[in-house]
Amino acid sequence: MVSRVDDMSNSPSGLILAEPGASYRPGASENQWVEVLVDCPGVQQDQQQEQKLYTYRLPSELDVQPGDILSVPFGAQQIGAIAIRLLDSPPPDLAPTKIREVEEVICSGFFPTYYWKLLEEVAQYYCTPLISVVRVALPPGLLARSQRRIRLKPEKLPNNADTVIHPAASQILATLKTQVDGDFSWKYLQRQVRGASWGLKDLIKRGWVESYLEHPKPTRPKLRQAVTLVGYTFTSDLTQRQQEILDVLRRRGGDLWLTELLQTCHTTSSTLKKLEEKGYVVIQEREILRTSTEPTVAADRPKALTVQQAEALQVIKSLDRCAQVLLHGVTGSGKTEVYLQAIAPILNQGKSALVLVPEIGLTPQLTDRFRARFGNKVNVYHSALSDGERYDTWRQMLTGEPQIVIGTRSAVFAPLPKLGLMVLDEEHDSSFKQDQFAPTYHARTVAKWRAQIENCPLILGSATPSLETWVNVTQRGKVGESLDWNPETVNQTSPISPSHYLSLPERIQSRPMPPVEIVDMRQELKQGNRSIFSRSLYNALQKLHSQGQQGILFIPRRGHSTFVSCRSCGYVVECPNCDVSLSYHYTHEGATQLLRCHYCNHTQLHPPHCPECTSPYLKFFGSGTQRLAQELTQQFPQLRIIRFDSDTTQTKGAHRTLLTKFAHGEADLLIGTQMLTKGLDIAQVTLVGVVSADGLLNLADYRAAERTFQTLTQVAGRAGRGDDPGRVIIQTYSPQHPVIQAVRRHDYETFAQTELEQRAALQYPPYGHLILLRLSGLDAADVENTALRLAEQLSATESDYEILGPAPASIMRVARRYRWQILLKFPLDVPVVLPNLAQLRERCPKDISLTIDVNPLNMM
DNA sequence: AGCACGCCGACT
DNA sequence: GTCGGCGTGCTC
Repeated sequence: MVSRVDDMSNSPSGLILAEPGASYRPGASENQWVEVLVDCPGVQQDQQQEQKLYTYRLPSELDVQPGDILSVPFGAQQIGAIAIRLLDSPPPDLAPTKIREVEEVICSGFFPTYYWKLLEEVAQYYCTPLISVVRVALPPGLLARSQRRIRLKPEKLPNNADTVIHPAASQILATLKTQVDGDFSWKYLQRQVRGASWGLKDLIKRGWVESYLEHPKPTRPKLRQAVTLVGYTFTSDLTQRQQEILDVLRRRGGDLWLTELLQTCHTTSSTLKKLEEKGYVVIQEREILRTSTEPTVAADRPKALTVQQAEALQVIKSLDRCAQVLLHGVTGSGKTEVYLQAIAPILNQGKSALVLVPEIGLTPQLTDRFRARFGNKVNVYHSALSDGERYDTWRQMLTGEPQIVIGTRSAVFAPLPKLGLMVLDEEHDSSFKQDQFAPTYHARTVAKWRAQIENCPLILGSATPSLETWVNVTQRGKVGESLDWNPETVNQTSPISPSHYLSLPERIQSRPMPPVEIVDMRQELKQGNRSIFSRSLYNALQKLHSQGQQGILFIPRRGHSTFVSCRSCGYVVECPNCDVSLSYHYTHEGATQLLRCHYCNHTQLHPPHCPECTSPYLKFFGSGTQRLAQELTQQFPQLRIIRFDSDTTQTKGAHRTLLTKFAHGEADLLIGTQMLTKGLDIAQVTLVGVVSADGLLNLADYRAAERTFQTLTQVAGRAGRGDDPGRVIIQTYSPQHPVIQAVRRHDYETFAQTELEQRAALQYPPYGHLILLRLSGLDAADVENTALRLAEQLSATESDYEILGPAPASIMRVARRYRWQILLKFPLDVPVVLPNLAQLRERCPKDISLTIDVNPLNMM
């Protein structure tokens, strides 16, 4: 621990980071003002779509550079802000009295110029305010704001308080009393109590409660006092006690935490202060890192490579500037080993590497392999970390120490100063795209820009590459170079980065790809088999246990797969807030039966009778993981089953626990949803069963075929990774479907070719760009009318795009909001420019939200 | 986001 | 007539 800290002991903050040549001392009379970008949602763009900047005065004791994160007064509150540029005179059109002072510098000295370029590019391309991009790039809690809080004043409270006041007020009092300190955020109270503002006013007037603004407390470094031995020649001015302490300190390496030293020597801090005064030790605050404690893994050495791995590695190692590499390796071909060996020399050059993985792909298996190879040079960055852990990991990156950061989508913004290599593993995975909130960025697209800006190679790895990447790397001549590259901002000095296609067509140790058996469920039914298991799968499951092997059962879960319906009248229990049926959640025998909405999390009791016809025959249907698990226990009581889905993996570390159990052979069968398709490498798995492939195929989305191929191929790839050969059984009602056939033959190229022809014919990506405008609001007619009006306006402007819609979203109502969408389709050769964005927003009423998704993956 | 200012409906 | 709702707009 101490050595880790030593790395950062150069300055009190532990960080020395600045652009070369950047001055840290502003001139005495200049730069007394600073223009900042404030973190405030209401402050959008002005007419030119530029971000509005606010001017603040700099107190003389503050040292501020562009890019610093500040805290500034804004209206009645304190909010986070980013310094954009320094001014040596205040803006003439601004009354000097209006200018207020910067309160504090939260974090200084990072954000090199190239980093800003990246953020600006993202903001521009995804039609979103720069500050929203800054927000995803920073660890949470850095841009803090003040908060209105309400505190009970118990000493002022009469005994009969409840009897004399309004119900809202007494409800507030009751809530406040539930906590010992009687202190709540105002926002929380407003959500809890109806008519809260009314009640609060009364309570304040009576003096029973007070309302105050809590100062923002941004995440900060955790500091600890350390004692370091400095004088080695002991002279006679030391008492015996002091001498003893110095001896202990020296024996322990000359550097100890203050608390530790106090404990070991049973001394006091004043004694140590004396030693400091005499010049024998130095006591200073040092940053300690709140990094999560992962189990240590046994170190390993680089593995011998197959010929193909070695060839791929050779090419990657030869790259020293911006380049795009598609590492197309079948499942089990050893892509990870190539990453590991490609990264090793990067670290030796004193540079860092960034490894991006899908959200749920961040299973412990991959990080463990990196840790085994690179030890504590590996840092993990994702949203499951606590704010403190994320902040410290982020700060750790700024030191410039050569390291590997493994992270999910947002880690593409990891502030590694000397980036030597980026890897995007499972690059086809849709969790690299953010689609709920702005910026609706795709980490792969951002990674490409970053590779260009920082002039470093980018490896895209997958067994089932996205068609975008496939076309980009293998057919560049045909479709032009503009694909996915932002033509506005592409680096002029290296306009086209070279791309390489590297293929690993075979599994390591020449293990065969598992044979894929397609079972026609129509035939099963014809022959009288009504079970969810075909005879083939049934037999395979039977054998599984008798041969002591392990298997995986996969259900492509689609939202309403376990709906509750009345067998007498057909009534289906639906969510009161959304246009979907509620799902039945089985927890354990005898538990309260609950129904839950997958979209808004509305939860209610399972009604005993049908609300329509009072029939008691209200049963649940469908084949979710729960249903499958029950079915299995009935038919195969001897099989030990682990459910691996969003229900069972919610708690921290559940992924690891369940997978470890399975890997140790404590279960025979792992059953689950999409989660099973990613980065799961368990050698003993010999059987993979897909209960039904049809839910995937029949989605009304132009990407349905691509997603089906990827999912099925990935899950099939879990079989036969060890010494025992594997087999895959896919049950479907459409066995002749070209996608199913391509999966059976492990034939990516035919699939890609067929699918690309269709995309080209319709100018869908990768042969075109899409922009999806999503509208939502509480009033059905308002949303519809706004959508119609906006579409009309869009078609009236002269432009290159085609307008599809407006149409209601496939699930029109979610969380009480009605949703409509307009899709704009751009041909490849025109720049993707959304005209009059500001006008669009203007025409959109305030109570209707408009989000713009550039190149959406999820159309629902 | 919060807060102030300002316009309409239920009261002394 | 006023008190006080919350609808619109501003915050350097």
